[in-house]
Amino acid sequence: MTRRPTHWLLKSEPHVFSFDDLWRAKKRTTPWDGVRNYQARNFMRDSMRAGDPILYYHSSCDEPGVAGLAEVASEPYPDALQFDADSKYFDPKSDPDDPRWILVDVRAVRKLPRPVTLKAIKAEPRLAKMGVVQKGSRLSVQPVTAAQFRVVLELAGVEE
DNA sequence: GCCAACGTTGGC
DNA sequence: GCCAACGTTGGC
Repeated sequence: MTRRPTHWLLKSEPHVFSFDDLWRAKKRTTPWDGVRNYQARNFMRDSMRAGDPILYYHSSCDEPGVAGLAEVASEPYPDALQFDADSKYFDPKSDPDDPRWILVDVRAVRKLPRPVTLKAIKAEPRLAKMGVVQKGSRLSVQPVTAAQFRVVLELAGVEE
């Protein structure tokens, strides 16, 4: 029996939208819009459910790594930007009756006592199979196992 | 800024 | 359906 993944890692470029930006957002929540990759969309549409825990990962910055904890804050629903002609994420080929791009809301849950850098992840044998350390992995929405999630919390100094 | 790895597009 | 060209990602 295949069970759906329940733990996640989301990438964001901090100079575009950092964990602190999410923390300061209204209700600490934002729609995870602008994802235009089918694999990432499929995870949001088919597997993510409200309450799933998320590692919020900063990429393309001085110190890449997990910057905070978040959670899925809605069920999946269509990304409004795909129908906004003024948005860079406008998709003229998306049919309003059958939207192509589906997202979930994301809510910041807690800051970490210390961030878990990519360097630290690479140095931790128990995280050798995490997506972010696989060569060429560019997926911005990806599952992590519950065990990997726990190890990251441990490295972050989170007491359970 | 470089560049390898990857995804998407479009001609055929 | 193939695959070259192109655009993007993301660590370094």
